[in-house]
Amino acid sequence: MSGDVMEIALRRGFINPSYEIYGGVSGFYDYAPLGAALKKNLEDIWRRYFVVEEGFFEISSPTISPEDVFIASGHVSNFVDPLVSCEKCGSAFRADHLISAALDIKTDGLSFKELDKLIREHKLRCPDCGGKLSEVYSYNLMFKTYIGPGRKKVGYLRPETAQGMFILFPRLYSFYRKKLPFGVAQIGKAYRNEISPRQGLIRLREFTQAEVEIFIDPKDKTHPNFSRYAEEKLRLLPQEQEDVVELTAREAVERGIVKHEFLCYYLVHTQRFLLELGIPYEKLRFRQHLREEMAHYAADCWDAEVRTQRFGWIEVVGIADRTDYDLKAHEKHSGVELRAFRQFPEPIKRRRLVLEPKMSKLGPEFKRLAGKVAEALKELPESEVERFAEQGSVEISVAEEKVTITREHAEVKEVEETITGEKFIPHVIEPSFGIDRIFYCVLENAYYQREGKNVLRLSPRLAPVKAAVFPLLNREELVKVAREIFDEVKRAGILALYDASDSIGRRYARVDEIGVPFAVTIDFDTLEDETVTIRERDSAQQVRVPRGEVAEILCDLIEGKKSFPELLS
RNA sequence: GCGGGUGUAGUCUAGUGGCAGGACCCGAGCCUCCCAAGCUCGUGACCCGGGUUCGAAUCCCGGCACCCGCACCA
Repeated sequence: MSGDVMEIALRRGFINPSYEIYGGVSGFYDYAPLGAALKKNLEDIWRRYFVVEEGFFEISSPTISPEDVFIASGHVSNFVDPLVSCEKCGSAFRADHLISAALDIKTDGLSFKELDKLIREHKLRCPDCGGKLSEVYSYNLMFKTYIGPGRKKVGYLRPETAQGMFILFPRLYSFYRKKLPFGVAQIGKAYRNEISPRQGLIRLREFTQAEVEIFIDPKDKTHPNFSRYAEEKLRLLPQEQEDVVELTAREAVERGIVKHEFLCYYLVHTQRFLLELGIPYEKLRFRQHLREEMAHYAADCWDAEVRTQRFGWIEVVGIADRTDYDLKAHEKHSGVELRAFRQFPEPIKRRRLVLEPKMSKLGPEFKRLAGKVAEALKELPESEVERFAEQGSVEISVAEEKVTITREHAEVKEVEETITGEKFIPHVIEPSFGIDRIFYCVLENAYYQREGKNVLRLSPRLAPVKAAVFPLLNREELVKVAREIFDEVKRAGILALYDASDSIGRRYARVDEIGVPFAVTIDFDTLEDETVTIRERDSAQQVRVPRGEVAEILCDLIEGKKSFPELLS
């Protein structure tokens, strides 16, 4: 029963619907005490994989951006749905889809007014019931706000953390000492004003993303550490295919199923991360996006999907080759160069013809345009320069005006230049994680029942509470020692709970239900020989250890330096 | 956003117009020498707002939330 794990999550303080005392708002959840701790641990494990191990750094950018950012990224225009609803039956439709289906025309790029006009002109009716259709209205999934007083400066809550990293490219490029590839990571909140969020943590209006943007040279999509993962198996569901195929990373790339090593490296890396969280290999697959479902920026995209009992296959990670889409868009919109430099193995020497503008002529004749004319002349392709050399004139357009340039204005010169390299816009590989969804999958997979009792089989690293300290009985002499040990454990940095109420069995059951991996029990032997027992959650087995070493042993167990079976022998 | 269903303690639930009950959980105490034992006592709820009625958890209307289906999820 998968419902049970959500019941525990609610009852034991992992998550709860937000704003309950005011009736609740769908699409928002609080991480309650244990949930917040678990989420933090999950994020820390993510950091191990995608920041520390990869040699990347993490940044944190604002959640509110001026609209320029999302005009450039395409979210202002592409993140909008033109909707119409039927005034009779109430069904809502995408206006553009409805028109293109009914009239068999393309609706790409039409404005809302144009869509509206088409509906009126052709007297389109509701395809369901034939009722009258409302006006076309827009629905943008971004939350809009205003920056500062007044309504002049429009801002949006970011719908993804990615843009914050793209727009930092020049700074990051120099931070990484102008060498590609490099990656930058961010864990943070993102916001989408979903029309109707459902399914609890699976579709939230405010959610946590963990994203990495790796900037690479598009001419080299090999990965330096690919060989390390080449023989790892992946369950792949390629485009237009019904069934999962199991291939090694090497086979997937060699057969061209996954486009290149870089993408494939991150499929494997992502898989290793999800396995560490306790998600079983058989419940994992990578599904390639279909051409038509690919986001407006992506060249290739694979989703890591996890099979859940409650929701079926759900997407938890998207691993996309975003190409140069974003940097290109921001370069165009901002006017700031967002490029890297690629040095040639050997400098190229060559002679070539260039036009040298004569400013003394250009200035008086073209006045304000003169500067732009000169710039255009310098950038004229060599073939054009050659024609100019032959014909003595060329027509160029500057600031939407056509001007004719003759020998008076510019002189053809032959120069020898040494080209040491070239500039280019990097491509971006982006693994993007839905932390809330992964959180759900972790809980669902950790949950099982043992003799009718609930247990969360969370790894020590994930578990929100690492240890519990119990006196066997609620007796003064045991309580005193137990309290001392509890303090020692906490001072060692271990998040622990103390409990002396009810029977020892009940206390074990209580902590099993919230996934506490280890319980230290102080009994009457402790008073004799200064030893205590450590009980491991999953096996329910116990080992006796000197009380002075408890904190240290727990640390080793939690960090995985020692395993419990080792301790037993 | 549309249609259908549901909303009673922390959780699960009984209650179909007449004093809102139970189980588990939780708290205090007793008991208890290792896996949800027992006993005593205790805290705690009708989603919100309006209407009908002498009287509403119950009937009606509106809102909110959740579940299912449709649409949406670049």
